[in-house]
Amino acid sequence: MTSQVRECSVARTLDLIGAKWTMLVVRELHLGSHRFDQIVRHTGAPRDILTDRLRKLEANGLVERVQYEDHPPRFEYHLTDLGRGLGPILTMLREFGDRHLAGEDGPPLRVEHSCGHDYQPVLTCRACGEAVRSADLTMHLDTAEAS
Amino acid sequence: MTSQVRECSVARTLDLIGAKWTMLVVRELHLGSHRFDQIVRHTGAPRDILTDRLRKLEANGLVERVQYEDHPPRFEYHLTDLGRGLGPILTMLREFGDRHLAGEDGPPLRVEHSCGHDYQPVLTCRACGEAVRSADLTMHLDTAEAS
DNA sequence: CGGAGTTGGTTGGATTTTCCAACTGAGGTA
DNA sequence: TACCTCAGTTGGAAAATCCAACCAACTCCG
Repeated sequence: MTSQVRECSVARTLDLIGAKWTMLVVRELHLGSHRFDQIVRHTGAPRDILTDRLRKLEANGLVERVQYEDHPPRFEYHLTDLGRGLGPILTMLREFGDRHLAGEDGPPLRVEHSCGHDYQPVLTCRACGEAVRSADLTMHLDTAEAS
Repeated sequence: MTSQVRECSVARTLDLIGAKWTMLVVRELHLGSHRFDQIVRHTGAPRDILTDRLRKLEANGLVERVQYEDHPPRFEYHLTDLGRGLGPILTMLREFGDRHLAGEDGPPLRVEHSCGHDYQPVLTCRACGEAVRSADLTMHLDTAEAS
């Protein structure tokens, strides 16, 4: 009996971004903070941990380390195309927080869509185009439900 | 100068679900595993850690502990309405994994929409209804960009 | 009746990770 | 010369995690 543990896409994604601080780093890169000290200040992450997270993000192809100065050599961090693909995850994290955990003075992070309005994300089904309510979804599992 | 750390909705959400194992537990509850031992088997989480995560999810109102047997007293865990609100986050974690980190034999986790097709999520803008590309988004920050 | 199995944990101790403050090095600025 | 910036690195304490074993209360089987 092979271990029963589900090796699904959720788990694989969390292997990349599930560690503490990682998603806050991704948020900062998304927001335009590309320098080590900026990220430290905006996230509060310990410097050594940040080094570790950036190295791992780079090793996994989500982030690029880019030299922006020669003397002394200095580097910035930028999301790759793959890393930008994390945007929707960030979006839904933000959406949940905005809806349920609003701070006193509203969300400090506003996002505007090119249509001119505040961006409030809605999940729709690619096939039918309808907005998706979780009640409309059915899960199909390979592994046996029981045991 | 107050700490510069961004206390945004992303950070607040991660405070609830950012710890290791937590999202896998939420995945299991979503998939219909409600019992302690099932969750252990399907996630691989250490039992003591799982106890901790379930207690915290309960304390934060995302999960309910429900007695399903009197003698001996036995309990199951169910998502609350608030906890079901994490569905879209799970969805986007899965989507990223499906797209970029596919396992050998395809995603073991299929989701079907009530329209009859496999559910492939698309983010749209509530205001204009269009599918959102990340290039169409503009971030507005309260905290100063510099420093 | 005795023994094994199920369920939902708890416990102790080793290991790993995190945290924090201080330090470094290469250069710029006053 | 003295101080500042930036991107880290280092050492050591503190916290979290992991693991295997244990436990309690019950059921089932023979």
